Amino acid sequence: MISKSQEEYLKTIYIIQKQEKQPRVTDIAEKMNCTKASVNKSLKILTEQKLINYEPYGKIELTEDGIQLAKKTLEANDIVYLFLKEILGEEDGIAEEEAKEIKMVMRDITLNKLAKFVHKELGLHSLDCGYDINNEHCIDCARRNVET
Amino acid sequence: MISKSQEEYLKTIYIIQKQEKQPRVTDIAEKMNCTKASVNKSLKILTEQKLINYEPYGKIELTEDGIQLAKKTLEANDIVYLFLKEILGEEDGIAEEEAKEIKMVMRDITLNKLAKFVHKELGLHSLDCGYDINNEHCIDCARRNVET
DNA sequence: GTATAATGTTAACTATGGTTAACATTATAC
DNA sequence: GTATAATGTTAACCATAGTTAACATTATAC
Repeated sequence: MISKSQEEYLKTIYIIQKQEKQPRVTDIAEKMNCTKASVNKSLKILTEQKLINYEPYGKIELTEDGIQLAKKTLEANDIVYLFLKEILGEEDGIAEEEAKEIKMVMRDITLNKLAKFVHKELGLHSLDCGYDINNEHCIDCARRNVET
Repeated sequence: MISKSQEEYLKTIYIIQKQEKQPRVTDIAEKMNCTKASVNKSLKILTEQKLINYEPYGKIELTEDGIQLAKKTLEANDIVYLFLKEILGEEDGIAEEEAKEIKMVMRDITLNKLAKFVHKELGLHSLDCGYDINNEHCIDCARRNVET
C-alpha cells in the first residue's frame, strides 16, 4: 500500500503527463509546493510500488497501475472540490487546497456517496455525463468543471 | 499553535470530563485507541500549551482555553458527523471515525459553511436551537443528534 | 500494613514526510 | 566544445506521532 501523500505526488505526475508534458522533478516540486528533494524521495517510493517507471536522471513514466490510481485520486479530488465550491460556496483557492486534504482521509465508500450527492444536487445527472450510479463511478462529469 | 492530533486528545479529555468523570490516562488511551505512552506525551504538550493543568500522577484539568478549544473541536466534529450520517447516509461507525479526520483538515471558514448547509438541509433551523447564523456558531443544535 | 494489581511514566525506538546544503548530471548558450 | 545555468540526487537532519518495554507510583484487597 501507498500513503495518501504519495498518491498526491502520483496525481500531480498524472496531471502533468496528461498535458502532454514530460513530468520533471522541478515541475512536480513546484505544483506540490515542496522541494526537489522531497519529489526525489517520492519517485523512489512510487517506483518501488511499480506505479511509475523511473531511474535517476531518466524519464518519469506512469505504469498502468499508476494511471489507474492517479485517475481515482483525481476523481476523488474533483468530487470534493465540486462539493466545496459549488455546494458550500467556498472560494476557489481554498476549495482546491482543502479538497486535496479532505479526500485524503475519506474512504472510498463515502467518496461514492458524496459523488452521488454532488451529482444530484448539481443536477449533473440529467446530462449525458457518463456517470453510472450503479457502477459508483464518475470521471468525465466531475472533470467538466475542474481544470486542475 | 497545537496540532490537529493534539486537539483530538483535548476533545477526548473534554468529553470524559463532561460526563462528570475524572479523566485518566487509561480512559483517554482507550477512547483514542492508542497507548498510555502516547497519552502521556500528549498531556505534556497540552500542559505546555496551557490547555490543561497537569503534573505527573496528578489530576487532568482543562483550562479555560482548553475548554474553548475542545468545544470548538467537538462542534466541528458534530457538524461533519451529521453531514456524513444524515445527509450522505453513511454508516454510523464510519461516519464517526471519518468525521474526526475530515474536520481535522477543514478550515474554520469551510466548517462554518458546512454548518449552515447542514442546518438548512436538515431543517434544524426552524427549531429553537440557538444557532446564530450571523455569529457562525452552533453547539447545542448539532449536539442534539450526537452523543459522542 | 503489606502484597498485588492497576495505573502512569520514561527512554529508546519506528515510520512518514518534510527540510537544507553539498554535490552530480544534463542542457544551453555562444 | 566548453563554461554556465538548470536540473536532479544524496546525506544528514528535523518534527510529529506513534510504538514497546522497563520502571515508578498509587490504589486495593485482605
